[in-house]
Amino acid sequence: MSNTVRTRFAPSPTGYMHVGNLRTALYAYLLAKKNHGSFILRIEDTDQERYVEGAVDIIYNTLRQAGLNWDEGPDVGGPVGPYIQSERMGMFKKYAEQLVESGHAYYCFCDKDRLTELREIQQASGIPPMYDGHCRNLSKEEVQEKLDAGIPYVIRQKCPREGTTSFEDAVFGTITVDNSTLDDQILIKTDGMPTYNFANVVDDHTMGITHVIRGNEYLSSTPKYNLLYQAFGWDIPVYIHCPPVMKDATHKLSKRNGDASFEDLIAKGYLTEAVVNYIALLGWAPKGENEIFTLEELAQEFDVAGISKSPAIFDTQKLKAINGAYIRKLSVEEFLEKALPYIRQTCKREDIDLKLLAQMLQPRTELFTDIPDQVDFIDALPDYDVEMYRHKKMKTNPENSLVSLKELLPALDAVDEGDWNLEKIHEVCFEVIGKLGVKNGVVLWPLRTAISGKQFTPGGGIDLAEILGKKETIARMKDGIARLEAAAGAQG
RNA sequence: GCCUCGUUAGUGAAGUGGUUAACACGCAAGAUUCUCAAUCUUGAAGCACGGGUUCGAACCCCGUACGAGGUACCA
Repeated sequence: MSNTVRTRFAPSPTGYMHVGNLRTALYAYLLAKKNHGSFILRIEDTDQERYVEGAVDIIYNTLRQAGLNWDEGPDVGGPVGPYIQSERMGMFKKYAEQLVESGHAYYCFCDKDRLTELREIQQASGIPPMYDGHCRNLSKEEVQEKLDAGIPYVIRQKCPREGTTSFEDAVFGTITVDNSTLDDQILIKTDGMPTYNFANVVDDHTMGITHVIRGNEYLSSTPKYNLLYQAFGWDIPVYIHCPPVMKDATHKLSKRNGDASFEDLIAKGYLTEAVVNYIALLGWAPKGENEIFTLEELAQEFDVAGISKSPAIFDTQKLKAINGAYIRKLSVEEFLEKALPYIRQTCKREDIDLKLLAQMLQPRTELFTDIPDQVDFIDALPDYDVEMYRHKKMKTNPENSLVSLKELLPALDAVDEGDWNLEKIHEVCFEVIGKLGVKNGVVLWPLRTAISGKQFTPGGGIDLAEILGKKETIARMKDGIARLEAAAGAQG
């Protein structure tokens, strides 16, 4: 008996991991790490009908990618294995029979038809539907008789009928229920397999789990869990029930009709660190005012006292903002490495200064998937309207833009191909600005417009000219002049 | 229906009987800049409702409304 904290994440392999699941795993991981304890992964696959091929790998991959490495689990082993519930099947029935012996459980031979009928009658008369205890007090002889006759049976928990049961939850406080509302739930199914609820209790105990972190959909069955722990004489773990993560005010997040799975978010251009950071904040608040944390920092900061009682709505805007913050923290090299595939989606040109491009892109990127649209003008000048030259704040219009471009063109054309760099272009542009005696924007806005053909660009005219190179810059300026002249001709 | 839980700005939230009710995202305005971003400054916006208890309530109690979860031989 050690006092080390042991937490577990116990998913069912029934599909993808959505962020709500991942958050539960994250909290379990953080709590263990904060206390220098162990984080255990257990696969709960007692329901063969819902088993989805490949789901276990998704669980492994997601947790690993998020950095939630488990200390014990199916693949890494550990002292209290096996860590796959279906491989532990032998033990559960024994425990259930032990409960029958001690009077905390009983054999039930009711078939499904009777139970369905019972439920219908109860519902029709407005009584809460629950098992009526038909087999609750069968004598030993009666039970043996039916057993010998080979009648299928289940084992049910015998809950007290009177009094109340209370338990403590670290998030929700003390919760008390009337025992009369507790159903005699099934522990062992007809097929001899344990139900989730029973397997969970036995597994958590035999694996030495000290803190049970799970969604609050289990809040109302917790009293029955505790009755089980008490019947066995086992220590009750600390319960930490987490509120759900919502898609909107009334709907839980679900990957069915959305995109809430971790892998989708990564595919959409989010950084894993940002996603992990964000979901930590969904339903939990750190003590101080900072909210950007690495996984290690989270493990330090984490405190169950900060877990909220009410559901949290998944907010893509905030996730994006956090993602942007993480992107800005990257070095230019790291940023470029991650951004390059996205740049290459629309910008195939090989002869550009990628580092310079990365520098311009980095503060303007919240999501990597924003990038292709931002750099698509590099390969080919988009078609655009001359009205784009009109900008109130820049004090430009098609007319004075034409003047500026005509003045700038020969000046830039005179620059040696080998001298084509930021400093030089800057120098030439400002000479022209000085010569014309106009505001900077009057020359630079037309330049930017002519060579990008876009309303918004990641960088100003000088930056873009450098990126594009002399040849392309000159060609696009000529194109711009032609467009402006054509428009002027058409008008006058 | 019954049981349990929840409700602080649009969103995430701090707050545990006396505060100008933090902070972050978003929004608006301004500064800055050759656009857009980034950055900095400022602003608008909130205790679900009704009763108590108290000198005093976002905080305690009761009720109402709304919402969620549970009520399976699913997990």
